[in-house]
Amino acid sequence: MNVFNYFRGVVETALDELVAAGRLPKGLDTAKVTVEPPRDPSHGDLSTNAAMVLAKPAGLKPRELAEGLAERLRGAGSVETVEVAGPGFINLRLADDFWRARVAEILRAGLHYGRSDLGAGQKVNVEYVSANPTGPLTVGHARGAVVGDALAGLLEKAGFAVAREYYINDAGAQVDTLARSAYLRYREALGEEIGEIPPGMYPGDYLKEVGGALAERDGPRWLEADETDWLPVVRGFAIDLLMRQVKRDLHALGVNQSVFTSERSLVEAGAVDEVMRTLEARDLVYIGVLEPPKGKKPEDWEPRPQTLFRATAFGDDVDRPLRKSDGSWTYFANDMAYHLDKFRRGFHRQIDVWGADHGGYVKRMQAAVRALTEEQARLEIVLCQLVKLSKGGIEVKMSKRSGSFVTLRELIEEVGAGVVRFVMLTRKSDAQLDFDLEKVLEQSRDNPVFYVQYAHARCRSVLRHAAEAMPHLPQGPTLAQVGLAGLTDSAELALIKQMAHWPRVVEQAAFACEPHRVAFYLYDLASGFHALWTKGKDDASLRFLLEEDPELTAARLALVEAVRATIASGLQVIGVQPVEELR
RNA sequence: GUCCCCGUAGCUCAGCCGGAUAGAGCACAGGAUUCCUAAUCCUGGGGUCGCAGGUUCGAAUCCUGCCGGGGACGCCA
Repeated sequence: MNVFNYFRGVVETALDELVAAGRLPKGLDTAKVTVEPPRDPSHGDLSTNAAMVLAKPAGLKPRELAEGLAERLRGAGSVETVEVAGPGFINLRLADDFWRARVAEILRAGLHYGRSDLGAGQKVNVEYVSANPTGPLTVGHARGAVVGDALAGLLEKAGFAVAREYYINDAGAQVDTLARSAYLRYREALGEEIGEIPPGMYPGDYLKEVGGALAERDGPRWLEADETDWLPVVRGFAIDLLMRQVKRDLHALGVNQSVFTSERSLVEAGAVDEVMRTLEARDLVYIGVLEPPKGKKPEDWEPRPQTLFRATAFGDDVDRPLRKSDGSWTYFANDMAYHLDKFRRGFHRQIDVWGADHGGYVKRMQAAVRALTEEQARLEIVLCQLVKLSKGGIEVKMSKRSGSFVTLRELIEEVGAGVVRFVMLTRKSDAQLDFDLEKVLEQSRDNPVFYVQYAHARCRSVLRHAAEAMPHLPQGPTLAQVGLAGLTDSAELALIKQMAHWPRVVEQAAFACEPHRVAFYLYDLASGFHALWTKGKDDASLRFLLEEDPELTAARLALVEAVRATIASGLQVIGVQPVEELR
């Protein structure tokens, strides 16, 4: 149950009653009415702005409306007290039994706790990583991979039907360069002395494996061949091999996209031609000359007629080229085809996760989707800022040219997939993130991964001790049946209320496409649990395990298991495995 | 020149489809350990929410302008 949504319904009902009684006019728009937890807990459990929002359209004073509404709410189930405060807030305090019932509910739901039907099964496509298949994934790709995957998990939790996709950029000049670079390594593998890798080629050692594998499969047959003959073969071979490694590395991070769409096969299947026909039919393509870009001018700029998409008709700043001067399609034209393809597959809502350096392409791609789908599809874009890698406070320099970049695989081997995933979500995605290889392994409150995992491990520890010391007590799911009336301490109730926020966090984070909120919520929940734990140090009557009071102990075990389940539910959303103990 | 993102405590950052006295961690000062893991917890000081206007019953949050930092700007992907 989402407590806040539930009581919003209660407020709506009370408003309807006031309308029926002639104390409010009919047809009021209640869209802006909210029921939220007040920032200050002393104001109560729930707070609504209904009276302030509706006062003006109803022609009443806020306090006056609030009093009338409060009167109705006093009769509602589980409501203990109702107070009107400040400019017209209505603060509700709920019965302790209502909150205790949440514990049983959480235990029944287990890992599913927090699931929402906000999405109502609507199809959403989340596309992320989509790195060029020209080398291994690096730390730079890790953030997009985690943010995209966690967002997908979050939307699933919120009731959307999510598809996770990867767009393979296997067309264009970069993969030709890859082919030529791999061909050098192929000759090298067959005993040729290739010397320095020429500028403009990919220098990385990882291509030796590609060259070696090709030599093994095909032998020397391409040595004397023309480039036009060997290039497509080498290119296809290299892309296949590198994509296998990309998938392997993503798998190690717990990222497993179900659809991989090849740019090249889309183009070869004529998808771009279809885009052109669609645009031409709507008069959205023309031949024109663009203004030179202001600021930094390319040295070889010259005005030139081009095939342009009328992007300005859909909110972009300038019209965008679709064809290169050699007649081939621009990347943008191909990408339009891909997004149209997603629409054809039934995705009216699409989310792309991009690096912040692609920020300049947001408007044009959104314009393209609007144009191609006649406004039936919506494209949202989540931008991810850079990750600054350091070790013990000293920056780790990364340069692709010198080959001294840290690969995703190395990162996972060094700190573990769970740590990588959690830490990548400790900042909102459009803010720069510092990733310190030493700090993320530290066992202190300063390290959120540890802090949250420690809370989970502590819950497990209590439950293990209970099973040993008081084996006759219920364990696991049967805890949902125990009497909870013994949970009366303010810290216990506060923790339950915190857990009751989880369904709300899921909905709000999903609505905002901000998976980092899950990590922040888990940190807060862990903090609440650690606080309760230590309270039992000061006051022995608050300890979880009391051998002389099995009934109360059972209630507290239920609470501990609920905390554990909520943490596990949150970690599952962001794809992190909860730990049983810390060593 | 145009567009996008950012500017909140000494430091790192939450909070932003408007809501009551703006939060957390670190750092700093003090305190809690026969105990279910002190790997934790509690208390305290610390703020012109970049600046100036506007909308509103109410603005860190929305709008406009400016200042400062970053990024992008025809045939790279």
